[in-house]
Amino acid sequence: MGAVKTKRMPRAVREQQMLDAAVRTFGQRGYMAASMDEIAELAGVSKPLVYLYLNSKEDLFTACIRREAKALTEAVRAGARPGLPADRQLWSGLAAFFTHTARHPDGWAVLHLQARTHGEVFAAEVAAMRTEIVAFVTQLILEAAREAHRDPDLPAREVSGLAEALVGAAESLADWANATPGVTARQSAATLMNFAWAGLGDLMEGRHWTPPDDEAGAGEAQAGRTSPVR
Amino acid sequence: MGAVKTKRMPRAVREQQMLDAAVRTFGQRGYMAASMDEIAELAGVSKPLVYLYLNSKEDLFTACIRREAKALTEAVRAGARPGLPADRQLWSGLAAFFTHTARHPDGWAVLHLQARTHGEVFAAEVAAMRTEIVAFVTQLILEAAREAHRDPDLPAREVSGLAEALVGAAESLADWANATPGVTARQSAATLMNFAWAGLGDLMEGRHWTPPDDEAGAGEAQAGRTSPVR
Amino acid sequence: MGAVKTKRMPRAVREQQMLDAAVRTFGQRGYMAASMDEIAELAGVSKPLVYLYLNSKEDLFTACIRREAKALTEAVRAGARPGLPADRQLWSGLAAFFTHTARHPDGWAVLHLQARTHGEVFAAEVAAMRTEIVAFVTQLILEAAREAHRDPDLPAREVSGLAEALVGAAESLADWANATPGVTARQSAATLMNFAWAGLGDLMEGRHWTPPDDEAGAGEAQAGRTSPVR
Amino acid sequence: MGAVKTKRMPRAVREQQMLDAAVRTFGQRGYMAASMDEIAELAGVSKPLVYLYLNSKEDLFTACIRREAKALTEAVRAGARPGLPADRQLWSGLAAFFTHTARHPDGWAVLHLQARTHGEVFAAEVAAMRTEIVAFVTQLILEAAREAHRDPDLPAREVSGLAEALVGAAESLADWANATPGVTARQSAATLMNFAWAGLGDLMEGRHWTPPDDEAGAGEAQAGRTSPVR
DNA sequence: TATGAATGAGCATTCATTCAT
DNA sequence: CATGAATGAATGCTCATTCAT
Repeated sequence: MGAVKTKRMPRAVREQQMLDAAVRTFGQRGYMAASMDEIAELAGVSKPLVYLYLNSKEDLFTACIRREAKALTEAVRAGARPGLPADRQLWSGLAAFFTHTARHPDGWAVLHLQARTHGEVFAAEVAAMRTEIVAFVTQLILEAAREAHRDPDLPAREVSGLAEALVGAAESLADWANATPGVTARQSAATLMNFAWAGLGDLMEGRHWTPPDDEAGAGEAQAGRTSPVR
Repeated sequence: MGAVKTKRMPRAVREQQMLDAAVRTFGQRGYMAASMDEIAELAGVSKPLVYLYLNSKEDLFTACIRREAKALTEAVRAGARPGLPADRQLWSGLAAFFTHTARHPDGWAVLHLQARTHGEVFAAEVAAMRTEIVAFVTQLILEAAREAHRDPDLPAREVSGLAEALVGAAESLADWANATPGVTARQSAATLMNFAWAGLGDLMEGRHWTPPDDEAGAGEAQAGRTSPVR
Repeated sequence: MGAVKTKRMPRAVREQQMLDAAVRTFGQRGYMAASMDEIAELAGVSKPLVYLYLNSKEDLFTACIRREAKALTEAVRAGARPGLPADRQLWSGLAAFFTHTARHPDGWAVLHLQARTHGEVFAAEVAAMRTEIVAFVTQLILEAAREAHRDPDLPAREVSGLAEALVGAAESLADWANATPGVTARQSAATLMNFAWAGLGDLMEGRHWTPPDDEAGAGEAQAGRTSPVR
Repeated sequence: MGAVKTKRMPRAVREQQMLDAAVRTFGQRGYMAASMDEIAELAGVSKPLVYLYLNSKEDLFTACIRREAKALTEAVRAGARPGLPADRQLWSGLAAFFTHTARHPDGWAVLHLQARTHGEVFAAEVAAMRTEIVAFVTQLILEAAREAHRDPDLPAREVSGLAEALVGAAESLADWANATPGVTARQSAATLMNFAWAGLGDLMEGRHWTPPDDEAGAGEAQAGRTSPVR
């Protein structure tokens, strides 16, 4: 039993308890496998009350996504203290991100795993949050370049791609960190900063890498497939 | 209707048809939302036959995961031709990866989205594949460093972290590419190689980035949460 | 919102508001589909108050039936002014009936459709009213016959049957008039009086119709029925 | 338990059993109060089978309406043997009608009570049947007039009205007969024929009845109503 | 007098799974 | 080899009804 079964509390409080229970259940069981019964019981209330306050499973899930998305973005923004140099902001923002995802694994699962696998509506909700974060990171990168007296007008497209890759890597790392015991948020952040700053290039001689233009490349080994792939 | 309803075919063939139908259905609907009815119909067989050959929904899903995992790893290994220099191998391996995920979006969805969201058993199955790929990439990175005459005995832990980050970024990019029309596998591979080789470091002056040892860090703004996070 | 939400009104008034809302809701949605929530909202009060005043959904429905039955019988009795000759009384009674059912379609629906379809208890309530009206009509018929100097001691059973048929026809016509826009109460009453006075007999030569005593008659074509009918 | 629980029967048979059970349950409990559970049990099958064959409660109800409507119209048409004089046809048609409604009270309840009280869709289904019957009766009346050498081109509108009234009266009488034990179908038919042929006019002197043009008429005694009637 | 908070019980519907043929 | 027939067990959702204030 999750919350102590206290009777008669104001609606706002009960609603948060329900969202807590829902995030946890959705995060662990998945959207479909989570039953409203289980959520209600975990919240310490009866099912009709859940419906009275949150309307439907879909609405409940959406409410979870919104709450968790807001919490995550706020955590990241709060982590990246505006006063610092941009690279430090990036670092602390990432640290805050990993800290948050580690502290709220279910919330993170809801956002990163569940919301993306159960319908466009939910996916869109998360996509909005992601876009916001990518924009934020892009800005930080540009600022950092400026502070480093590097050419500020380098292709914006390029920078966006890097930001996209960085965020993607961060998300993957968050999953991996949550699945691997003993990895701290600072470690994750450091790994990612290292990768982003120096990358593999540092291990090699050349600074740049350019794709060869050869290629026929993608011969496919069709393991046992009998019908056209799609 | 997926496959043409032909009677009396050898078991192996029928089984592949079922797996085709299953991968497609699981990939598009999700594990739970996919019904055995739909899969059977898409495969052009009766439901009992699906059970006769594949036992249960769980087993069917596992079979899907295994087949798709095998196909993906083989595609990557086949892409990275052993004769080439390691960095070229990495490049072509990545290209093969993106090609494969683009050609088999449902298979990729099964592996990357569905299998990880519906129980430890399935997740473990995919984790095994991932571990294998990470190991492969790690090896390639080490080799590349050696070929570049760089210190080969740099901390193995570090290299693993980089490989992990690289693979994570690749996965994210594959999702993103599948969701964004007009992005080719080569483009994805190039973006990632660029990121990995030059990264942001190129935009800044300093080659390395080292975490500050300060702290204060991770203060959490607990937005409305009422119960302990877990 | 039906009634304006005014606070603190005497019980009797509140009760009537509730009954108004209930009749309307029951009439439109049907007994079962009508929810106490909807009724309470339409009445502009909270649900517990409805229960405080009317006890239960059943009691509320019964109260509706009683009020509407009383209103209808009173309307009919008031319509048939006692001073007039009996046929004129019959006519004006019918006119009053059709006027009332047209002005209170929900009340009529409650009485004629809903009350009869949801349990013996409610049906009995309406049956009582019907009996009263049939008796009233029987009396009028007898009186009319007397006034016409016709044999007053014709079989009472017979007259009852005619009254029954007359009332039944009136009920059907009320339904039909409510469902057909543009039909006035006077028209309905005229149609019925014509039917009752002249009927089809007028179209034929013979005044009387007597059933043949032959017959094996009712052979049943049991279309697809498999079990005994009851 | 309704049908003997025999396993494994062909679909068509099972479907009829289900319809039998459904008509009975709908007729007795009403559309909304009837539960699919009860119907399934009465049919001697499990609920999923009912859904497999009949799709939904709505579809099941519609199927009931259609089957019973067809059975009723066929019974009436079969009762009115085409060879006889029209008045005899009318008589025997009515007798068949009352016989059928008496033998299938639940089917009649479904058609006359339930279908008309639960949504336009169902009501429309029944309205179609009614229209057909009214047309049939209209035709019989015209034919009877012709056979009686009476003016055949009397206002068609008038005749339609009479047919409408006749059918309405028949419906009411069927209800009444079903609710009153000991009333035979022949009695009901005779009562109605008498009413239709001779009517009240026979009890009075005048053959015709014409409405007075007076008025004052529709004064309403508003018993306790507080809000505008609609 | 009046209500916000809360629930037990039930209902339509679906699904993975299994026989009997 | 292959399937039509059938079901146990949930699941999302609603509703009449009641406390505690």
